[in-house]
Amino acid sequence: MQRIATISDVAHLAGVSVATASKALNGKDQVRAETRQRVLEAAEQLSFKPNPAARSLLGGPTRTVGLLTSDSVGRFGIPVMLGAEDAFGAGEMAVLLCDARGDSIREQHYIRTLLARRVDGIIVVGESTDSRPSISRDLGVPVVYAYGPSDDPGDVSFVPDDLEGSRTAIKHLVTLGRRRIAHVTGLATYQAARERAEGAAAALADAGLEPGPVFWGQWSQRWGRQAAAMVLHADPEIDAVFCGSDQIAAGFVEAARERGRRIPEDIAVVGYDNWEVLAAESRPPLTTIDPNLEVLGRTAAQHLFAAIDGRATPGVHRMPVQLVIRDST
Amino acid sequence: MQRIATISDVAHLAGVSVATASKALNGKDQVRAETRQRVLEAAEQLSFKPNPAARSLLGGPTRTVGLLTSDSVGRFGIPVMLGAEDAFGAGEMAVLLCDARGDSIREQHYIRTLLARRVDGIIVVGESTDSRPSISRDLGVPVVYAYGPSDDPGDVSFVPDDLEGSRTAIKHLVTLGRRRIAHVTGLATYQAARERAEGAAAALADAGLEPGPVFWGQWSQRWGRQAAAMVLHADPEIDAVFCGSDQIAAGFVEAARERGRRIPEDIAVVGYDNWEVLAAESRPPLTTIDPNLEVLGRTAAQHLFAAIDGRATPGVHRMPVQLVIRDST
DNA sequence: TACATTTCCGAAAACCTTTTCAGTTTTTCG
DNA sequence: CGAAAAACTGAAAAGGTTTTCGGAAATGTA
Repeated sequence: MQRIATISDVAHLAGVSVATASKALNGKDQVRAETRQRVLEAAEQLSFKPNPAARSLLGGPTRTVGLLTSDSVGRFGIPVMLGAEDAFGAGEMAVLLCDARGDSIREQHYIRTLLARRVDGIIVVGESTDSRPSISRDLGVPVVYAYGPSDDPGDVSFVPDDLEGSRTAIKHLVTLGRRRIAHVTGLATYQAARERAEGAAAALADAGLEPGPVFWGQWSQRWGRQAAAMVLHADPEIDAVFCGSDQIAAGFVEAARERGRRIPEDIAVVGYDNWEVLAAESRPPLTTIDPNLEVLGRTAAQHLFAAIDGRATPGVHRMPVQLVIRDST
Repeated sequence: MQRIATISDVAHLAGVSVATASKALNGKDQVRAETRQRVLEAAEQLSFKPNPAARSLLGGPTRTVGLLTSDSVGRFGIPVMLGAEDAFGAGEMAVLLCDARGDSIREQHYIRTLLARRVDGIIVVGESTDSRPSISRDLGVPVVYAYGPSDDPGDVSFVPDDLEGSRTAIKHLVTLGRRRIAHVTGLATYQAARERAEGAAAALADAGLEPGPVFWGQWSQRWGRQAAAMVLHADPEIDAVFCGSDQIAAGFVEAARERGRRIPEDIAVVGYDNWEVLAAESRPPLTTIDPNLEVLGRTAAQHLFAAIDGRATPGVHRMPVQLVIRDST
């Protein structure tokens, strides 16, 4: 492996000065076309890449962004992260990964490290849709929040539109002719649970239907199974269930099937999250709401670009979600 | 937000020259203890952090490593990645994240980008334990492979010890008194499937038992269910099944239960991977082999450190895995 | 006191790129 | 052809840090 070429090697090979070489390579218009060509060829030949350290020393952008995640479990944060990385990586941005493990001391440490490295911006990925403390104040670089929004409405946040998602789910069930629709979901301490319940209630009202029973519990398959017993016992008229997550839905259909209910003939079931390993492998495969997390991450990254360019878009942006129809409805 | 402090600010505040300040901060022994103290206090007061760009411009290390993943699905690569990030982040290393999406063109592009940024080393995270083409040749920086080993035995690779893992699983079943043990696993094109089958066969031989039937299929719950029918039909004497993944095991126990078999009384089941959402939520919860992916990632990162220091440890290192006992055995 | 050592400090160079500004060459126009 | 304008080129500086090396101060020795 040979020494890495610098711009003066290029200039020398092309027979021009360093300054001219720089201008040629950066598309400045103070250099003759023919000279530029020579420089570009020399650069190609030496496979020259400018040293980012020297570049950023000049005070220009570092073309580096920080990706700060708090998602110890990884189910939601990671697709967002990959979507963001995708959007950045396609350009010439580099992504510095920091996993704070939900520890605010670590988070502070990472923020200082990122600032010391002069990142152009930071994207903060939450582990739930609950809002989190803002880190943007006095930071000096733009910040975008993905999945978990900032508690400061002046910040830029992107969250999946759970209200719309649950409306879509209920509408789908209503279209199929279901009239008595229960909702089984997770802990009410989660914003996601509250919003999904709220959206479901609103959609039922829109359709002129009575609000169905709502069962709050855990985000687990176990709770889905327990809830199945409760739901079937509580009201035999129920012909559809909207579940707050695919885990709950998977548990529900399993237990309901064991009790002799046919899915979807007797009871139609809609899940949430489109967690492939559960939704597609369940029996029957689950109709569910896909929160499009990669798109969300990618969008957040694009808006961070914009913010770096000074075109910030404050507020909490609700990103569209998608109904994925499988065999449970 | 105030201007970021430079070392000359620190030097000025401490009443010394820039050179002395640098030496004091970096623990060089050419500075009086009292002077050093003054400098350190000044640095603290200004919350000075050295500019990494300026530092690496000198040709020293950039304290940056690349993390190159090809794991589009994320099940295995991501814990490894987080483990690695953990080991790096605890020090003062920064991690540049690159997700090549299994595309070798993208991979090449990222490698060039990482080299241009003068990373001190690269860690390559595979998406399966199958070996992958080496990228180390003529790269100029050390590379460590995690999960998916390099095809060049001169490289440094870390993989979970599937041979030992499957031996452990079988030994566990034998200890419980099971004598007729089937193996249901994924596609034989996967190294993981082959090694797990091999380890299982060896352990059976060690225990003086006949080799049990082996069923090759997919890595899916569906295949686990199908296999249950085949296993139960093929040999009613079978009293235990070792599955090549938790997905398969989850499908197997579900289907076996439906056919009236009690787990673990009639048939004991061991899974593989300790994928919490499946293994812990299955009925009954699955005994399984945990490949300790975060530890693997952390270890790989530590060895990358060593390699950067010139103390490389070539070869494919098999990392210990762990038996997690739940209710299916 | 004179000299030799040791200890400590600071000036300056080096790392690589971009940008500014002044100087030089070429072109255009009368 | 001569002069003005335009086009092009290169020297130098800046950015923050580390390192080297020479010099100054303090200490030890004769």
